[in-house]
Amino acid sequence: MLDPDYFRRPTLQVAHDLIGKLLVRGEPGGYRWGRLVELEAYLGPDDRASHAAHGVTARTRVMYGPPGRAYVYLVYGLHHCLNFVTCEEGVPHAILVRALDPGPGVGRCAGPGLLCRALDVDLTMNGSPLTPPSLFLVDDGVTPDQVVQTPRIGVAYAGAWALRPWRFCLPSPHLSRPLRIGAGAGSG
DNA sequence: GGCACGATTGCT
DNA sequence: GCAATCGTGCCT
Repeated sequence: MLDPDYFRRPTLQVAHDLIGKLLVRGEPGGYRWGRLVELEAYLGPDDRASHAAHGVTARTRVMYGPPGRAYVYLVYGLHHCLNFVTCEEGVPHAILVRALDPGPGVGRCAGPGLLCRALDVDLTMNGSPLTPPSLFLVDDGVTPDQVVQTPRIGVAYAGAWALRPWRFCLPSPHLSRPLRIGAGAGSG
């Protein structure tokens, strides 16, 4: 399992390193999981695409807390989105989980809303530590061939910040949006 | 108290 | 292309 201190590092480094790790959801019925193939880093408060761009509010309070916790919010009144809080306490950084390669019996996870539906993640998990048994991360030793970075999805309102290549992907048929040839730079 | 809009998704 | 649907942030 990835220790909470794993998240207490520079956010872009954490996002890169998390690609390929397993996200595990534990419930009374058993465990379900998927492999992280698409993540986005949000580096508030300077990052205009971040919810923390307007400082501490009731919603963003979790991002200002200790790293290694879940930040869950509702978008469009319909869908939940799951984030991991990163960096030092007091720095409102977070990593949005956008897609998983689904494990056994797990439904479609190509998109932040679908993923939360597939793993039964909702607002009740906001602020929860990323530790067993409910929600945690595991390194199964499988190293990604490459990590591709592209601009983030759905943040055009953020102006120049929308152009930052802070979406991290492992090439997969389960991405929320396909990678375009020539987009981003491979590494790792 | 009221209003505009959103880190999305699925149907036309 | 667009409706669904409601919490949040910001204004009065």
